[in-house]
Amino acid sequence: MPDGAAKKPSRIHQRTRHLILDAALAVFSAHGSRGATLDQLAEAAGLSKPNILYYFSGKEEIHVTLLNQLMETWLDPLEEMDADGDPMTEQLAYVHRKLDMARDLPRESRLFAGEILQGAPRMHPHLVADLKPLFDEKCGVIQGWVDAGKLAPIDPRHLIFSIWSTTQHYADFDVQVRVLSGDTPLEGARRYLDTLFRRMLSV
Amino acid sequence: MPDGAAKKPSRIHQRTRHLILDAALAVFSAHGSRGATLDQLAEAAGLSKPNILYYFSGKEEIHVTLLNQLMETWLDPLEEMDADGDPMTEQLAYVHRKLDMARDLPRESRLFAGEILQGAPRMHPHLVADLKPLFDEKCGVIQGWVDAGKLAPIDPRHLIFSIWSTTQHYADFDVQVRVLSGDTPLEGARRYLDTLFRRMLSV
DNA sequence: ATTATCTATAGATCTATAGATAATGC
DNA sequence: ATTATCTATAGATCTATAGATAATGC
Repeated sequence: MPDGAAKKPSRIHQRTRHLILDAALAVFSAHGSRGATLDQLAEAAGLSKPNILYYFSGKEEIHVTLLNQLMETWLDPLEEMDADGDPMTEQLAYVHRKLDMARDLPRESRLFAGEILQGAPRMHPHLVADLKPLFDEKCGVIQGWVDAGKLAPIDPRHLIFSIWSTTQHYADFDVQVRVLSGDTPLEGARRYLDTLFRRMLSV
Repeated sequence: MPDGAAKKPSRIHQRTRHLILDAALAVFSAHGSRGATLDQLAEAAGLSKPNILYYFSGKEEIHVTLLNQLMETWLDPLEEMDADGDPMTEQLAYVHRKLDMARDLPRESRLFAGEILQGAPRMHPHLVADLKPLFDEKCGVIQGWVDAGKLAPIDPRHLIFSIWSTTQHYADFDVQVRVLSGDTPLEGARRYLDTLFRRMLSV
C-alpha cells in the first residue's frame, strides 16, 4: 500500500460500525456513560464483546464517536434559521423543528442531555468551538429583528435557551411527561409552544 | 429495649448521616447513579468506605434515600401555588420560586434530572403516587382561572411543563449556559422568564 | 491472504465484608 | 457495653486481550 493511502473500509466493516453505534446510542442514552457496559453493547448489537473492540478501541471511543456525530445533527436546525426570512415565521419554524427532533430523535436528545448534565466532560471543546459561534451569529440575527421592530424586545440568548428547554423537555423528561399527562402529548405541546412563542414575540 | 421501641439515633450518628448524604448529593449529581463510586463518596465525606457502609446498607440505599428526600423538596414550590391568590401573581411567583431553586439547589436539580432522564427507575412510583395528584390538582386550579377569564386560554399541563423546563434548564444545562452567555445569567433569565409568562398568560 | 468473528480468561475496578481498634455514653 | 471507625481483603463486575477459527475478497 502506497504511503499515506487510507485503507478503504469494507462494506461489512461500515455496516457493522453502524450497527454498533446504533446499539450504543440506545445503551448510552438509557444508562449513561458509566452505566453502559460492553456486555449491554454486545447484547444490543448482537455481537461478541471482542468483536466490538475490533471496531473501536474501547467503550470511551464509542461514546466519543457518538457525541461527535451528534454535535452536527444538533446544530442543523439552528443553522437553518434564515436571516432573510420573516422573523416570526423563522422563530416558530425553529420551535417546530426542535419539537420534531424531540419526537424523532429522543435517544440523541437524552444522550446530549446526559453529557451536559455531567458537565460536558467530552463535549466542552465542541460547545466552545462549534456551538458558541453559531449561537452568537443567530443571536445577532434575532437582535437585528428586534432592533428593526419586527419582534418584541427580548434577550435573544434567553429566547434560544427557552426554545431548547421547552422542546427537549418532551424527550428528556419523557417518563415524567407520560406519567402526568396520560397520553403522548406532542400534539398539545406543539399547539402550546406555538402559542407561547407567538405571544412572546408579537410586536 | 421494649418491643417496638425505635432505637434513638445518637447525635454523632445523625451528623455523620447528613455528612454522607451531602457528599453523596455532590457525587451522584456530578457522576450519575452508576458513575458514582464508594471511593468518591468516602473521599468526599472524609470517611472510610466501611464506615459509610456502617450507616447505609450500600450505594443503592444512599441513592434512594437522597431521591426520596428530594421528592418533598421538589413538590414544595408547586404546593404553595394558592387557588385563592391572584392568578397572574401566583404564576409568576411560581416561576420565581423555581428559578430560585435552580440557583440555590443545582445539585438537587441535576440529581432529579438524571433520574428522570434514565427513565425514573427509582422514582417512578413516587411520580405516580405523589407528583401526579398534586399536578392534577394544580392543573385544575389553573384551568379554573382560565375558565373564569383571569388567565389567557392555555393547556395547564403544558404551562407547568414549560415553567419546569425553562427554569431547571439553568441548573441542568449550566455548563452550556455558561459557555454561551459568558457571565452567570440568572438576572437576565429572571427578567426574560417573567416577560415570557406574563405575555403568555395576559388576558 | 486479509478481514471478521468467536471462546476463554487475564487484569482492573468496584462493592461489600471480616476482624480489630478507638471513641462515646451509661 | 455500645457505637463508631479503621485496615486489609474477599468476591463480584467490568474492560480488554490472547489465541484460535470462520468468512470474505483477490
